[in-house]
Amino acid sequence: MNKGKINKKTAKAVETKKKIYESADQLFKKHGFDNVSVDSIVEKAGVSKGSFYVYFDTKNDLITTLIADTVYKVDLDYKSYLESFPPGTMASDILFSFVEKMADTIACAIGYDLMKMLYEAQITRTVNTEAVMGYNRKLYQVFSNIISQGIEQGDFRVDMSVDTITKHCIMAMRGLTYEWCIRYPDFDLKEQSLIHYEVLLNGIKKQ
Amino acid sequence: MNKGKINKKTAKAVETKKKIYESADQLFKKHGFDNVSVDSIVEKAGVSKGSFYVYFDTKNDLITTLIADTVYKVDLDYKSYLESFPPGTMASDILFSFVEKMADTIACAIGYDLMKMLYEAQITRTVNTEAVMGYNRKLYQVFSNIISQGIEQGDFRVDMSVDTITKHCIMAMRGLTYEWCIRYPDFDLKEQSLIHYEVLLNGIKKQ
DNA sequence: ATTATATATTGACTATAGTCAATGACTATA
DNA sequence: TATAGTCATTGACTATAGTCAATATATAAT
Repeated sequence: MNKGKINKKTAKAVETKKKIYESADQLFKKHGFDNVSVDSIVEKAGVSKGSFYVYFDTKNDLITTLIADTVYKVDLDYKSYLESFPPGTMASDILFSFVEKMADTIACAIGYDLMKMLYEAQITRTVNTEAVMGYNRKLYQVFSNIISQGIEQGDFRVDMSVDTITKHCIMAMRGLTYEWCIRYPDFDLKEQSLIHYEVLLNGIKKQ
Repeated sequence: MNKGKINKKTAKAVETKKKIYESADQLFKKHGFDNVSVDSIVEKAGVSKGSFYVYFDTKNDLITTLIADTVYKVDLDYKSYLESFPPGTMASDILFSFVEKMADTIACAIGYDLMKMLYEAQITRTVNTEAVMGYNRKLYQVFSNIISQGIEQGDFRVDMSVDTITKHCIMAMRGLTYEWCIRYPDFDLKEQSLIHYEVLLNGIKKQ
């Protein structure tokens, strides 16, 4: 049989996966991740439990798919945000605005529940979170551009590679986000991120 | 009835909890956290499942108790390590040694499995992890001492409070540890920690 | 000693994630 | 059209975390 062909059978399979995905999305938004069982998802979708596990390895897999989709959109948004700065803007200024933008996105646009699920999934490794933590994620490119610019402008130190600085900057944001999650709601992500990056930037700048 | 009185009844209760704790500890060390069920713990301990849930809120609670005990010992070790430096040692030198010490402790003495469980427990909040993340943890005091020393020596900036610098330094270590967990074994905790703190320290020092 | 009270213990029960052999539906081939 | 092969689908099943009303046992009060 031909592979990847679109026919009644494959179309139905795609439809089934879509039904599960969308039912889950609706239920999650309505009741929160912790209050939605796989049974309730498949019931709403009108399919069997077995089907669920054909299309998703685990419940977390489905959630992480939802997150990866969100992350993809977020990164596109980040990219266009970065491109909106006029050429010649100081990299350090861009970095601060960008950190603020990220903190807003994480805390408001994505929200605590989703971030918590993601950070849990990353640590338990019940599912592949390459789309979020992989070094090929668009975010690394976006950050890398800012750092390169800072070096070109003669503002940032040159004894560390762009790649290294980028990875450590993103790791710091991840650390801030983790701290935000474990201390929620007693941790102001934006405020603390700005303080933290002020120190970090200070350490990245030429003395 | 008197409260907190030691008698046959309370002694037996203490004994039961201890049996559960020790059976779990042995099984975890032998098979790893993920391969030990509550049923197997209570079977080994020779008590009922109901008893388990009298003494521990959840399975994670038991694990976190194990971790908190480890953390307590670790912090004592940190404290004595710090005190072993001769007076007058530069705070920045102490900080580097200390970061190296922490990385070693986390990666070797505690190990990936335990750290992973802890970081998962912190994020899921299925259990109280105050002993590890609370600002009254001894580690904060230990770090705080280093920072104070750096300020007194005129080496560290004075436009940030000791408390703020301390919290951000520990958050950075937590961020590094989280990154280590999610990228394990492809992330050298000690190496990356030293790079990261070099930048951070640079940002904390007076210009 | 008897009774009342407090509390330690139990194990059957529920809830829910995840499995898998069997079945059904569609497609390609002759 | 008949048949074989492929793949989507099913739902009963297992595994395991966590619950709770009932019971057993020790202690306090009379």
